[in-house]
Amino acid sequence: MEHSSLQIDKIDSHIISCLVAEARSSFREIGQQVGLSAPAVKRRVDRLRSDGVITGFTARVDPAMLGWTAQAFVAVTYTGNVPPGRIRQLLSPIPEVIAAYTVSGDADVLVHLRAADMAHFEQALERIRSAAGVARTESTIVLSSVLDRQSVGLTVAGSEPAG
Amino acid sequence: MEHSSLQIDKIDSHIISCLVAEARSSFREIGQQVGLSAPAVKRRVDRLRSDGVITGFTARVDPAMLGWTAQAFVAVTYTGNVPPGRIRQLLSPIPEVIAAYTVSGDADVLVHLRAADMAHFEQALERIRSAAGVARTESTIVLSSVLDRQSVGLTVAGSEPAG
DNA sequence: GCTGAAAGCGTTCAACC
DNA sequence: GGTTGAACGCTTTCAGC
Repeated sequence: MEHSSLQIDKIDSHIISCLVAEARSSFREIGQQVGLSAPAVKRRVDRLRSDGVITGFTARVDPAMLGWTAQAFVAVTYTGNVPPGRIRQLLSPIPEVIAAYTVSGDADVLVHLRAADMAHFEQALERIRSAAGVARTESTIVLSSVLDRQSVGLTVAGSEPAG
Repeated sequence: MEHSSLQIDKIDSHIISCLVAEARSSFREIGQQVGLSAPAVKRRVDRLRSDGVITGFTARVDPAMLGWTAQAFVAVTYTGNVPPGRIRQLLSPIPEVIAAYTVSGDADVLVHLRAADMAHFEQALERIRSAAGVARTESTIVLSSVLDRQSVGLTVAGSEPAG
């Protein structure tokens, strides 16, 4: 895991902020904000993409607007050792799984689920529980989302985040 | 919470998928995929934005590449009743807080944190704990991210998600 | 609500500093 | 690394259906 050995300067960081805030901005528009010409911005963005710093551009969608009103975190405990690759294989086909993390503590994996409603959630939970090797699950139902900025706010560590 | 009383047809859904997958696509390009002209796509995207279905466009960034290698979920329990608005007020100024949810169960709030390293995480945790009314916190350290597709995969509930 | 055309921009690349 | 300039394609608006 030897990441971040790349050199990302202040201008790169500023460009990333612009794109995180508004991914469809033109290069010219970003250039005006960071003090560069459009081709210079494009060249930097191309480099940031090929280096894997920027992994893509996506539309933010309100899940509730699409009918996905339920949300939960499920701590899954497996019997014996289950490698991360196997966990991905088990959870990846389940569309209700938004994210999953291996974690410290009693459980092995923390799964972030989204569903249309509680009935749909129960169905997705059963699908997780039915996999071979699942010892137990503990669900924490989300009542409301208080804050959600995902990667927004991240800058190059050491420059500002400690604020 | 009376959402989703809007009419989102199959073409809207397809356009959303296109934009979630690749937010910088041209309207013309999307039009080719969904069988519409560029102006028709633009009109639909404008409508989806003003209806709040699409909340924005953002760049996906690899936090590890920016030096943010640590990640944790912190369950916070408050003494007495703390309304969601107050929780937002307390957590919003902390840049390490990626997301926060009010939850069922023992704790009141589940906080998703990102930090450069463990020392930085400890510092952010202390900032959360130092707020008035915090009775206790329980941290679950993320060892690795097994899956992360955020909103990717969401469609209109009832059409495909149960798959 | 869609299409088609036209004017104005944005993107992209080569050439150069 | 950066800029400029030109070709090409995209965006956006509006008339027409």
